[in-house]
Amino acid sequence: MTTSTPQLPFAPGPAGQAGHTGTAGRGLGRVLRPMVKVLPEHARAHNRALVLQQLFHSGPTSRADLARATELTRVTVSDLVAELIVEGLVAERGVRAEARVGKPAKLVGMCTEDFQIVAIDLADDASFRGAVMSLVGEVLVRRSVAVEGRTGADALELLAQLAAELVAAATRPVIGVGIGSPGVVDREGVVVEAPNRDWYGVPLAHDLTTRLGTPVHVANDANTRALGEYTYGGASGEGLLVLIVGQGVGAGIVVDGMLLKGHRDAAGELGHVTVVDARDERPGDPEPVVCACGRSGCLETVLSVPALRRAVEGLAPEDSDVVLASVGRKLGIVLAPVVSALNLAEVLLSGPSELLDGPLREAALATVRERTMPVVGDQLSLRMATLGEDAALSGAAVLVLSGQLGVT
Amino acid sequence: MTTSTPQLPFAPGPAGQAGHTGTAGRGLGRVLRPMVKVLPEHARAHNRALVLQQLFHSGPTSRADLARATELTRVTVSDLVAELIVEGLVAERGVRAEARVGKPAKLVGMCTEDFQIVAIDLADDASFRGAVMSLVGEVLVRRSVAVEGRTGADALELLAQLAAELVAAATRPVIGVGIGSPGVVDREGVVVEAPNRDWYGVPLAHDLTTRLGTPVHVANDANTRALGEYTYGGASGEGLLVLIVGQGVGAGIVVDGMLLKGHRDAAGELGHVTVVDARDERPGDPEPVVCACGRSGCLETVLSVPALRRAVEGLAPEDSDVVLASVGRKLGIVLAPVVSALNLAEVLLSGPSELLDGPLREAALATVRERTMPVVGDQLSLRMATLGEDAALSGAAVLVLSGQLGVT
DNA sequence: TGCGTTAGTAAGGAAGGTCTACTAACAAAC
DNA sequence: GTTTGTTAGTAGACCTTCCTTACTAACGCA
Repeated sequence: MTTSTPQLPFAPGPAGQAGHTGTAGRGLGRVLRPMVKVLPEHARAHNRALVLQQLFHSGPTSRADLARATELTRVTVSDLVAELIVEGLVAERGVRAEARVGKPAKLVGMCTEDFQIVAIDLADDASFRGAVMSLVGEVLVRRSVAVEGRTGADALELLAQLAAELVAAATRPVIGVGIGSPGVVDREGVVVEAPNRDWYGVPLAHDLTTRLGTPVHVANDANTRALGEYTYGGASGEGLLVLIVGQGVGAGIVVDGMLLKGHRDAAGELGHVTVVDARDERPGDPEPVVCACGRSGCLETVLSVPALRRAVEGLAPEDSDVVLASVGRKLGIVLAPVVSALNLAEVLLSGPSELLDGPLREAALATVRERTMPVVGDQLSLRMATLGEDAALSGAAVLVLSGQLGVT
Repeated sequence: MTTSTPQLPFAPGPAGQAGHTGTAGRGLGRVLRPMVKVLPEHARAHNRALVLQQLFHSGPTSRADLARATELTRVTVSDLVAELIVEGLVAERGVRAEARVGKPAKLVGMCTEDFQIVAIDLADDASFRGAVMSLVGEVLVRRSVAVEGRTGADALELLAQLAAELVAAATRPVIGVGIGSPGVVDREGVVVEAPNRDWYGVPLAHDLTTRLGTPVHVANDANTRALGEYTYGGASGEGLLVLIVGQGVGAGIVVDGMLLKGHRDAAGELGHVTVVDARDERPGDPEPVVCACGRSGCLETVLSVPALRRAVEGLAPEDSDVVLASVGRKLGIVLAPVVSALNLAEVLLSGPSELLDGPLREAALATVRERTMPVVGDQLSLRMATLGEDAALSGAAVLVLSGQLGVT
């Protein structure tokens, strides 16, 4: 590809899309993606993370294979690996078993046994659940504390204690602490608002980092769960929405390889979209339930776990199926525009499967398919999440892996 | 912030989120955002684009100010500027007028007059519209050709001729050609499918690049328009959806500073979401219109320009207002879940304002507000797009600026 | 006239990655 | 048993990129 007259530059290359803060354009138009300067040392950090990532996902590998996978030279890979070995993150793992031509390869592998992660899930109103986890996502130690109505600073103190206990309970150095919190959490780990805990503008990540002496990463709990499902749940496609059905309803969305945050960091708030229309009411219908948000007809008023349990309570299986299917249809109506707009490949339901994984799921899928164009709907998969209760913990661990090691 | 025992690394820094193709994880979990190696030269290209971007958006600036804005040193900026001057992209613009202490600053500015861009909009079924544009988005020469039913290779040939003519009509060297095409367009500029043109898997960007000898960038027309509105339309917020109402209905979405592509690159296909429910029908309602996609009740059957014109034809103003408001409500019902899920800040309507910018828009906004939680809906702005017919051309120009110069 | 301030450049150095060339260690063919 | 070809890993020279430090030029102000 040769260009004309004056030697015009090509596209900015791999580093062209980096950064997240900085220079705001004033004069002419606006900046699509704010940029930050990149130094050679940043490139180095990037390449180091690349090697580590390869090692993490593919297990022990020879330096030569790493070079082929990363497209760096063997020399550079050796250098990076040496650095990682000095840091204790990587170690030699003997020679490759298979007999091949040439000098036998010395495998190097990530020291997944030598470090641990602390993960905490604050989604439950009644208790804080935490765990010490291995780098590969296994839960090693569980611990939870009853909240007993604590809010504000008291709840913070309780959380800090739980985190400290878990860090102490770890049998290996802790890389970091990951926390999934309800409410709106910004990119810096500040809990902008979490009404249930009475937290407003709490710089959770920063405060706990200084208090624990260990890096702390915080994200919204639905996003955390989505991250867990995306990373460990065997999601196949590129566009993924994880719908969390619990006390309320929330969602985390991964599109184009990244977690959506949204303007004001409140992406995924699907619980308070209206689904029950006044005009839909038929004579004899139950009165529309008033939602916690003050309005009525919200998705949460029919799809949350309490609402579902109340709706099917004491009903015969057939009747309960009808009720669940009706809720599924409402869900489908809400999902259809989202699935279309984002061209999603998968929607996962996370919550009690005895309620969700039957007529409700089937009706929701059928409704989405009915209401979207075939090329969108037919390729959609709508199924149960695979990770259950520990999705949030896994996701919190991913937060740390990604934030501290650059491994995703 | 000191970390414990072994010297653990910090987050990967500015370059941590780069790249788009490469290594797929196999073993443990999956990669959130595939990474590519970064070399010093890529860092250089990035920093060069950073300087250029600053110059583009802020107009003529001194090297010292550029250094402050980019956080690079004066030395580095001088070096980069020298390179840009050699390439002819930047030139000295005399000294700064204001009298200040110290040595007077020599301003350097981008040579926005010395290069041009060719932009082409294929959205219209009947004709291909193109223009030679300045780097700041002004249309200098317009040219359009009637399609006259041509499809497939014939339509391609027509497009190539138009592009070549426009390149020839430019009075300055052409940086690149930007094209907004209907249908699904992937990241490489391949038109995956565009039924109206009978294009399937046409590598438009690549073919035209070789044919014209000038870099060609192609994107979906709705995305292109969204890009234009985002860059030149004075959009304020971070989450933006531009709804294009024309022969059909489509949308382009900018969230978290990037244009959404979606799994299969079909994000934004809102035209074929069902909005007219069978059970909504009242006695006397008109028969639901069968859509081009074969189903019925699609948004497109009520919101497209032909549908709207047909609906208000011959009606008294009051009656037509009622009809338009009714369509607006349907639009609001579709938008509410999308606005909530993505936490959008703005929705822009692009199309004939005599139809859209009245009861329709007002009803849509009111409906979205009714059906979303206050924190989402109250901050939403739903207004007319400002760029009109030329939005697609502007967006195509942005495609080129971004692709060739790294300027957005 | 002298002093402090600001703009821009020159020279040297540190860090990163590549290329080329080398050694080590093996399988398979002779 | 030796030779040949292949693969793994390392050493050294080189290029690029940016930084730091030190300098000159040009101004306002006292």
